Amino acid sequence: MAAASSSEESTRRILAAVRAIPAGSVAGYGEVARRAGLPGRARLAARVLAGNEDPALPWHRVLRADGRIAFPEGSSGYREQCRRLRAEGVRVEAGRVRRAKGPRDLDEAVWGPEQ
DNA sequence: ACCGTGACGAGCA
DNA sequence: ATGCTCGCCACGG
Repeated sequence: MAAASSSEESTRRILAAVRAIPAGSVAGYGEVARRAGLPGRARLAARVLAGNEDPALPWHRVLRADGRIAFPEGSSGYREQCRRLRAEGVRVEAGRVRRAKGPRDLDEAVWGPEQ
Protein backbone atom coordinates (compact mmCIF):
# COMPACT_ATOMS: atom_id res chain seq x y z
CA MET A 1 0.00 0.00 0.00
CA ALA A 2 1.42 3.32 -1.04
CA ALA A 3 2.01 5.97 1.57
CA ALA A 4 -0.49 8.79 1.72
CA SER A 5 0.61 11.92 -0.08
CA SER A 6 -1.50 14.96 0.72
CA SER A 7 -1.75 16.12 4.31
CA GLU A 8 -5.50 16.07 3.89
CA GLU A 9 -5.46 12.41 3.06
CA SER A 10 -2.98 11.66 5.83
CA THR A 11 -5.38 13.28 8.26
CA ARG A 12 -8.26 11.24 6.90
CA ARG A 13 -6.32 8.00 7.25
CA ILE A 14 -5.19 8.78 10.76
CA LEU A 15 -8.72 9.54 11.85
CA ALA A 16 -9.88 6.28 10.30
CA ALA A 17 -7.19 4.38 12.21
CA VAL A 18 -8.30 5.96 15.48
CA ARG A 19 -11.93 5.12 14.81
CA ALA A 20 -10.86 1.53 14.20
CA ILE A 21 -9.61 1.06 17.77
CA PRO A 22 -12.24 -1.07 19.52
CA ALA A 23 -13.78 0.14 22.77
CA GLY A 24 -11.90 -1.19 25.74
CA SER A 25 -8.53 -1.31 23.99
CA VAL A 26 -5.86 1.27 23.31
CA ALA A 27 -3.16 2.08 20.75
CA GLY A 28 -0.01 4.18 20.65
CA TYR A 29 0.37 7.27 18.46
CA GLY A 30 3.05 5.56 16.44
CA GLU A 31 0.87 2.52 16.04
CA VAL A 32 -2.01 4.62 14.79
CA ALA A 33 0.29 6.26 12.28
CA ARG A 34 1.53 2.87 11.07
CA ARG A 35 -2.00 1.59 10.63
CA ALA A 36 -2.72 4.74 8.65
CA GLY A 37 0.10 3.87 6.27
CA LEU A 38 2.35 6.55 7.74
CA PRO A 39 5.18 4.81 9.59
CA GLY A 40 7.31 7.08 11.72
CA ARG A 41 4.71 9.81 11.83
CA ALA A 42 3.56 9.57 15.43
CA ARG A 43 3.77 13.32 15.86
CA LEU A 44 1.48 13.84 12.94
CA ALA A 45 -1.05 11.53 14.55
CA ALA A 46 -0.82 13.63 17.72
CA ARG A 47 -1.30 16.83 15.75
CA VAL A 48 -4.35 15.46 14.02
CA LEU A 49 -5.93 14.52 17.33
CA ALA A 50 -5.11 17.92 18.77
CA GLY A 51 -7.04 19.57 15.96
CA ASN A 52 -9.91 17.13 15.84
CA GLU A 53 -13.39 18.41 16.50
CA ASP A 54 -15.44 15.29 15.99
CA PRO A 55 -16.98 14.51 19.40
CA ALA A 56 -17.51 10.91 18.32
CA LEU A 57 -13.82 10.26 17.74
CA PRO A 58 -12.43 7.87 20.38
CA TRP A 59 -9.26 9.95 20.85
CA HIS A 60 -8.98 8.77 24.44
CA ARG A 61 -7.90 5.32 23.25
CA VAL A 62 -4.62 6.72 21.99
CA LEU A 63 -1.66 6.73 24.36
CA ARG A 64 2.07 7.14 24.21
CA ALA A 65 4.18 4.13 23.29
CA ASP A 66 4.99 3.43 26.93
CA GLY A 67 1.31 3.26 27.85
CA ARG A 68 1.21 6.66 29.50
CA ILE A 69 -1.34 9.36 28.88
CA ALA A 70 0.22 12.08 26.75
CA PHE A 71 -1.25 15.07 28.59
CA PRO A 72 0.48 16.57 31.59
CA GLU A 73 -0.76 15.00 34.80
CA GLY A 74 -3.56 16.99 36.35
CA SER A 75 -4.51 18.81 33.14
CA SER A 76 -8.13 18.73 32.05
CA GLY A 77 -7.24 16.58 29.07
CA TYR A 78 -5.49 14.13 31.32
CA ARG A 79 -8.44 13.81 33.64
CA GLU A 80 -10.91 13.51 30.82
CA GLN A 81 -8.91 10.78 29.13
CA CYS A 82 -8.56 8.85 32.37
CA ARG A 83 -12.25 9.12 32.99
CA ARG A 84 -13.22 7.94 29.50
CA LEU A 85 -10.83 5.00 29.58
CA ARG A 86 -12.07 3.83 32.94
CA ALA A 87 -15.63 4.15 31.69
CA GLU A 88 -14.67 1.55 29.09
CA GLY A 89 -13.16 -0.75 31.65
CA VAL A 90 -9.54 0.10 30.95
CA ARG A 91 -7.33 0.08 34.02
CA VAL A 92 -5.41 3.27 34.51
CA GLU A 93 -2.91 3.78 37.33
CA ALA A 94 -0.79 6.87 37.79
CA GLY A 95 -1.49 8.08 34.30
CA ARG A 96 -0.52 4.83 32.71
CA VAL A 97 -2.58 2.05 31.26
CA ARG A 98 -2.20 -1.11 33.21
CA ARG A 99 -0.87 -3.95 31.17
CA ALA A 100 -0.90 -7.48 32.42
CA LYS A 101 2.53 -8.74 33.41
CA GLY A 102 4.45 -11.58 31.95
CA PRO A 103 5.55 -12.50 28.41
CA ARG A 104 2.99 -12.31 25.64
CA ASP A 105 2.65 -11.28 22.03
CA LEU A 106 3.75 -7.71 22.07
CA ASP A 107 1.20 -6.10 19.80
CA GLU A 108 -2.23 -7.67 20.17
CA ALA A 109 -1.86 -8.96 23.72
CA VAL A 110 -0.21 -5.88 25.12
CA TRP A 111 -2.51 -3.37 23.55
CA GLY A 112 -5.58 -5.53 23.27
CA PRO A 113 -8.68 -5.44 25.47
CA GLU A 114 -8.15 -5.78 29.18
CA GLN A 115 -8.38 -9.32 30.39
C1' DA B 1 14.51 30.96 5.30
C1' DC B 2 15.45 30.04 10.41
C1' DC B 3 13.97 28.67 14.87
C1' DG B 4 11.20 26.96 18.79
C1' DT B 5 7.42 23.95 19.98
C1' DG B 6 4.82 19.82 20.40
C1' DA B 7 -1.36 14.86 22.75
C1' DC B 8 5.72 11.14 19.66
C1' DG B 9 9.19 7.22 19.38
C1' DA B 10 13.44 4.38 19.28
C1' DG B 11 18.00 3.90 21.04
C1' DC B 12 21.40 4.29 24.48
C1' DA B 13 23.70 5.59 28.98
C1' DA C 1 12.94 2.91 35.68
C1' DT C 2 14.75 7.66 34.32
C1' DG C 3 16.82 10.96 31.43
C1' DC C 4 18.92 12.56 26.98
C1' DT C 5 19.64 12.71 22.03
C1' DC C 6 18.11 12.56 17.68
C1' DG C 7 14.75 11.73 13.93
C1' DC C 8 10.32 13.18 12.43
C1' DC C 9 7.32 17.12 10.57
C1' DA C 10 3.53 20.79 10.60
C1' DC C 11 2.99 25.52 12.34
C1' DG C 12 3.60 30.01 14.00
C1' DG C 13 6.65 34.01 14.87
